[in-house]
Amino acid sequence: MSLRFALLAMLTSQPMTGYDVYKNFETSVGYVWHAPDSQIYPELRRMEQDGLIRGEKVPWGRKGTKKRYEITVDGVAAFRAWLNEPPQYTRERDPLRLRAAYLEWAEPDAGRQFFRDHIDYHCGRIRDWEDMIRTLRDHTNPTLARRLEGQPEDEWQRIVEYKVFAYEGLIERARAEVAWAERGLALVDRLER
Amino acid sequence: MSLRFALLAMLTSQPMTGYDVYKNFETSVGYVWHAPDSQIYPELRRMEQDGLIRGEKVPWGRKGTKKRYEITVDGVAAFRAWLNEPPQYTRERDPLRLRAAYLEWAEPDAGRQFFRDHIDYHCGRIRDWEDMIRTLRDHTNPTLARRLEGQPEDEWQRIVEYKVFAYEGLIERARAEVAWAERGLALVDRLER
DNA sequence: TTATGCATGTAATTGGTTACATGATTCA
DNA sequence: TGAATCATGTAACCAATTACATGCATAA
Repeated sequence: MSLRFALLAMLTSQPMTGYDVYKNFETSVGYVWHAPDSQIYPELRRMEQDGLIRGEKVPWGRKGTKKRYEITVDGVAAFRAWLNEPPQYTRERDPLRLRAAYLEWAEPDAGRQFFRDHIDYHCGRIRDWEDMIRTLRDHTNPTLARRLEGQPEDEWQRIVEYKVFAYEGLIERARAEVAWAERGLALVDRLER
Repeated sequence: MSLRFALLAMLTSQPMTGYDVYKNFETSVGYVWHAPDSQIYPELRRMEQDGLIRGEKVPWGRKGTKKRYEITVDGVAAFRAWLNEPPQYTRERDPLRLRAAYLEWAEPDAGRQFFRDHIDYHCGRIRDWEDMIRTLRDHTNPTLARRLEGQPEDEWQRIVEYKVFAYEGLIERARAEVAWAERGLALVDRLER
C-alpha cells in the first residue's frame, strides 16, 4: 500500500508522466522505495480512478501523446492523512539473519563470502545515499529543485532536512550491518578452523 | 521463498507437526522469520511433494491423528545448498524512511508521535531478542535443547554462537533505529515551533 | 538510419495477509 | 462441562516480481 504514497510523494513536487515517475524510482525516491514500471502504470490508473491524481493527455512529438499526472486536492489530503496516522509494523522477516543463524550447516568459506558480500553491498548503498545527501544539501538534485521552486523560501530548510534525515537513517542502519558482518567474519575464523 | 528454508531450518532440530512449527514461529525462529498458519500448512504439503520432508500420520488422543514431518536427506541437502549460495539483495522498500522524508507535510505532533512509537517499538524488540539470547546461552530454549541433543557436544558452541550472533545483528540494527528516532525527535523540535 | 531513450502496457506467477471454518483433546 | 489449546485447513485478496510486447521520438 506504500507504493501509492510513494507516488503521491513524488507528485507533490511536480506533475509527471508514468515514465518520469519510473525514472525517479531509479534514482531519488527509488533509494527509499523501489517499484518496477509494470507496477507503476496500473497503480497510477487506479489512483486516477480514486480521484487522487488527475491525468491529462499532452502531445509528444508529432503524432504521439503522453499522459501527465497531477496530484489533486484529495490526493494531497490523502497523503497528509497517511503521514499523520501511525504506521503499522510488520512481523520480522529477515532472510539474512535466518541464514546467519544456521551457518553451522554451511561451508566455512561460504560463510566468509556471505559476510564479505554483505559488507560490499552495504558500503555501496552507503556511498549512494551519501551522494544523494550531497545533492539534497546543495540543491543540485533535480526533483528537489523542482519541489523547492513551488514552495516559499522559508520552507526550504524543513523540506531538505527531513529528506537528509531519512537518508541518514538508512546510512546508520547500513553501518550497523557492516559492523555486524565484520564481527561475523571474525566469528567464522574463531569457530571454524 | 525463504519460508521453505525457515521450515527446513526448524525441522533440522526435530520432527514436528504443522502446529508445532506454527507455535515455534511465534517464539524462536519467528523472531527472525514469521509466517501465519495459513501459509505453513500448504507449504509443508508442497515440501513433502518435493521430497524435502516426509510426513507421517501419528495417533493423537483416541480418535484423532496428526501429521509429523521429518526432514529427508534431500531436504538437508537443499538446506545446505541454500546456505552455500549467495543471497540476493532486494531493492529498497522502506515505508518508515519514506514517511520520514516527507514529514514537512505532517502535523508536527504526528511527527513526534511517529518517532516516540518508533523508539518504543524497537526497544520492545531489543528486549525480546535479549531474552532470546539468554535462553540460547544457558540452553533453556526448548527448541535449541532438542537440537543439541542430536549433536555431538563439541558442536554445541558453533550451533549456539551462530544463533546468538544472528540475534545480536537484529539488536544492533534496532539500536541504530532508536538512535535515529531520538535524533528525529530533536529535529522536529528544531524545525517546528 | 539506427540505436537509444521515451512511453505504455499485459499476463502469469509468487509470496504473503486476512478472514473464515471446523473439530478433537486436554485440563481445570 | 466448558474453556483453552491442538490440529488443519480453504478462499479471497493484495502486493510485488518476471517476462513479454509494442511503438514513437530524438539525436548521433
